[in-house]
Amino acid sequence: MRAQRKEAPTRVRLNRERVIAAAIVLADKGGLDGLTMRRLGEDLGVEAMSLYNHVANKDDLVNGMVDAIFGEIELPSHSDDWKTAIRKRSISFRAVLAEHPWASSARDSGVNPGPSTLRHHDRVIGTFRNGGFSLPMTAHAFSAIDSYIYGFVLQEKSLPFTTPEETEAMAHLMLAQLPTKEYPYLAELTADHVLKPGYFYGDEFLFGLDILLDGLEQKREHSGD
Amino acid sequence: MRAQRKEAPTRVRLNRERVIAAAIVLADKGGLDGLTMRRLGEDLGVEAMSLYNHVANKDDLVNGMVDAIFGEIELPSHSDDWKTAIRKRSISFRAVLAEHPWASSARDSGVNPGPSTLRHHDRVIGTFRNGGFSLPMTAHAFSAIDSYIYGFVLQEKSLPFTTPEETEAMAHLMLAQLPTKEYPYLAELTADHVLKPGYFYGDEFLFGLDILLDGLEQKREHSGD
DNA sequence: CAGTTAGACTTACGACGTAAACTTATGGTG
DNA sequence: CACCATAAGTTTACGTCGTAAGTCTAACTG
Repeated sequence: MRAQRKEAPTRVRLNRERVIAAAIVLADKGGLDGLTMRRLGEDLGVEAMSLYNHVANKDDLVNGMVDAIFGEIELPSHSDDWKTAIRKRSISFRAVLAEHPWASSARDSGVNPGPSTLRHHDRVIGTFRNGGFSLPMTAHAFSAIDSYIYGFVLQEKSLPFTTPEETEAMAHLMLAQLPTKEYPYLAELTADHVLKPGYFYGDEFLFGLDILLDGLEQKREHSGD
Repeated sequence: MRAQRKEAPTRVRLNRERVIAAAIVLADKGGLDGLTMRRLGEDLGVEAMSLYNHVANKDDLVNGMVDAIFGEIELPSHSDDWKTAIRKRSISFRAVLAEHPWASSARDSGVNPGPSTLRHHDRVIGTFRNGGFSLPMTAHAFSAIDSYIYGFVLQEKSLPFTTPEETEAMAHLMLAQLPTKEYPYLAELTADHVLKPGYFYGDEFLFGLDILLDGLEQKREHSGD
C-alpha cells in the first residue's frame, strides 16, 4: 500500500500546537506544578528534551498556553451594543479561566502577548470606543472589568470546593473549628448564609460584574474622563 | 559578666516569626521562586534543614507569610461609616499586596487561613453588617470588592514597568513592534493615551473601586438581596 | 553535676529545567 | 533512485530544588 506514505506516517510528528495543547490538558489536571517537561514528553510519547525543538523553554511554553486560552474566549460581538457585548465576553472569559485555573497565575508572563491575546484586547478596546467611550474612559473600563474577572477567578480557585454540596460540607467543617466568639461576623455569615442550601460562590460573579457595567454606563454618559 | 546569660546568648535562637519575616524579605526581592529553603537558611545563618524545626514545610511557610501580610492591612475603622471604612482598608489592602506581589499568587494556599486573616475578614464583614447590609448583600459586597483588588494587583504586577517613566519607555517599545494595521484600537490607546505624559496604570485603581462602592451603596438602599 | 531534649547539622534521594553532544528520520536535489 | 543537509528525537549530565532520616550539641531541668 503506497497510500501509507500519505495516510500513516511511521512517526506522528510533533509540533508547537500539539505540545501546547497537551500541556494545557496536563496543567488543567495538575496545575502549573503538575506540568513538567518530563511528564509532558511522556504524554506525547517522546523524551522531555524533544520538546525543546518546538518550544524555547518552559516560560515560552506557558506563554503559548496562555495565548491559546485567549483564543477560546468569545470575542465581543459587533452586533451587540457595548454593554451586552462586554457582558457576554466577560462571562466567557471567566468561564475559560475557570476551566484553566493555572492561567490566571501564569499572568506573570504578561509580557510578550501572543496574537490571540492582542486580537482579543484590540476587540475589547474597540467595543468600548465604538460604544462612545473616550480613550481615558476606555482605559478605566478595561482595567476595572478585567481586574474584577481575574480576581474573581483567583478567589474562586482558592476555595477548597467546587460544587454547592462541597460548599456546604466544607463550610460545616470550617465553622466547627472556628472560634465563634472571636470571629462573630464571620461565623454568622458562614452559618446563616453560606450554609443555607443553594448558596454557591460562583453565583456571585454576575453581581459585581453588573455593578461595574452599570457604573461604566453612567460615567460614560456624564463625563469625558 | 553574668549579665551575658541574660543579654547576649551565644546563638540567636530562631523562631517561627523570624523565619517568616526573613522569608517575606526574600520573597519581596525575588518572588516566590527566589524563595528557597537554602537561601532562606543562608540569610538566617543556618542550614536549610534547621528551618523545618519551625515550619512544617514550604507550604506552611508561605501560609504563615500570607497571614503576616494580612496583619499589615489597615483594619476598617469603627468610627468611619461603612463606605469610607471599606474604601480605606481597600486602598491599604492594595498597597500591601503591591509591596508583596507574591502574596496574590500565593492565594492558592487560601485554605487554612491564619488568625490575622480571620480577624481581618471578620472585621470587614462586620463593617458591612453594621453598615446595614443584609447577609446576602454582605457576601456580594465582600466578593466584589476583594475580587477587584486581587485582580487589580495581579494585572499591575504583570506589567513590565513600575514608574510613569518606565511606562512611557515600555509603551514606546511595544508600540514600535505592534502591527498597527491589525490592532488599530490597541495601537490608538497606546499611542494617544498610555504614551501621554502622566499616564500611570496604578492610578486606575480608585476608578473601579469607587464604581463598586457607589454601586454597593445603591443596592444596599434598594433591596434586601 | 547529670540527664533530657529542643534545635541545629550532615547526608542523601528523587524530581526538576535544560545544556551539550549524539543519532536518526525526512524531504529536497542531482 | 541515491545522496546528503537538516530538522527532530535521544542520551547523558549538571546544578538546584524540597525534604526524609539520622546525628550531634548546647542549654534547661532536677
